[in-house]
Amino acid sequence: MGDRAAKDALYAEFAAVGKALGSHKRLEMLDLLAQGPRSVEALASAADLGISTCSAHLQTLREAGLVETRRDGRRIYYSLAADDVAKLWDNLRRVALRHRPHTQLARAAYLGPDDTEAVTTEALLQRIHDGDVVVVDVRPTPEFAGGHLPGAVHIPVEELAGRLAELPVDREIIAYCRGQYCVLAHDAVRLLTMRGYRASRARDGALEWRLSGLLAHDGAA
Amino acid sequence: MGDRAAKDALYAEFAAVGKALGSHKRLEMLDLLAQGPRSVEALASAADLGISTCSAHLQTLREAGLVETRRDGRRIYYSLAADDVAKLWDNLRRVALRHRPHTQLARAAYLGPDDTEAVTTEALLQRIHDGDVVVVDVRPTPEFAGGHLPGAVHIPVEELAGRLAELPVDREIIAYCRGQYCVLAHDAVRLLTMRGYRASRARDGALEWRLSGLLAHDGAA
DNA sequence: TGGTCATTCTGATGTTCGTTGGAATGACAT
DNA sequence: ATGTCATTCCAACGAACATCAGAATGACCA
Repeated sequence: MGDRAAKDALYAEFAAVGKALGSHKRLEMLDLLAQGPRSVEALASAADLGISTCSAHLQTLREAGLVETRRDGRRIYYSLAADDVAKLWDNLRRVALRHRPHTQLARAAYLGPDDTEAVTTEALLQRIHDGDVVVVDVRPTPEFAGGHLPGAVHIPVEELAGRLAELPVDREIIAYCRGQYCVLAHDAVRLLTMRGYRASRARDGALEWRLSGLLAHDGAA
Repeated sequence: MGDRAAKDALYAEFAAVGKALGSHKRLEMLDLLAQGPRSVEALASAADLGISTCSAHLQTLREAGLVETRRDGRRIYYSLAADDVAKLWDNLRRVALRHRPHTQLARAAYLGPDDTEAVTTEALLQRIHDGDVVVVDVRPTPEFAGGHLPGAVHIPVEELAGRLAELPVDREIIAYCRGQYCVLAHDAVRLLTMRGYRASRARDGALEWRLSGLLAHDGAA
């Protein structure tokens, strides 16, 4: 014990996890999986990958211990191995954003100008408690079903334009989505503001809240 | 905004950090740097690397935003960019150990059989408060100077055999080192036990305690 | 039992990465 | 200025990786 070969072997084990985090496509898949289980095909189309490439990436993630599989009928569903993987992913993004100026630029380019002030989770909970806001979850239906903020109204972004009547004009609307790096809430707030609603965006989202146990389930997982 | 190219660019930014974590040598260097600044030469010999290879790895880490440089005389000292990098490293190890059986085996092979029960930080603090233990920091001198547990006695492992007289036979001795994956405290406890002392090992170490603000400094950083 | 379909495996190709010795840089000291 | 010394840059090699189309697998279902 204590010898070089054993030390290299141990660190190579840690590096196997690091390597799995070293591809933008794998990270994108990880981020999707943080919202709930997905089939290979669903992941491939969401991440803009060929089926076999996607499968290969999933093998890498599986060997790294980051994801698990479950068979349902003739489909195989991948999901995160545990919440600590989501935490690791969150951690990675935090470090990248904090220490890499390029990352901040890329974030702005993807999410659009940060015109509306984002509402912190602390402030959001306070205002829900005070009852002066309507909270809207703008993610796709299966993700909402997989866990959402108690009391949130569910309107997927694609349906938002057609369901504006469901929202009050006189109260402030706070939209949230997958997390800090998801476009959905940004898009929703832009749309709502344009139509004359008072809307703002939650800074955090499902990923962050799952890690702090703030999400409620709908029965079916 | 919201288009594929921008999304790819953002995730490529995150992946740049992941890639930096995808080499066992870089992780080893990161672990050393978590204990304090080091010159290129020091890192190269500690990690068993050629100078130019080591320098290349350091460039990778620097571009990923994980480390920073400081010039002192004709030497360049590298150090972690911030504590959140150490946290990320800690997180990575936790995930690897939890989800990869191979990693657990490699850990056992490197650290040796886990014969002595490790003392948790909570229990350690309690027993320090009760005053019934002697705490020994067995890391090299510069690392001790860079921060250590208040009240700890400092005896580097290499000097331990020759300085046994400084330790009491009638009280329990608890040794700690860099962290959960460091051999030093394991070695120290084996030596002490063999010589008839009552000794055990702290489960955590400097890395973990730095993250929770438990370390005291010596004046000179 | 044989067909179907989602997924994985197999090569093959272009790209990136790790490692190396030796040359270039650039701060310091005389 | 000139020499010294730590570090970085350079060029080149082999190894590992991402991607893709197509073949193989193997669980489901009629």
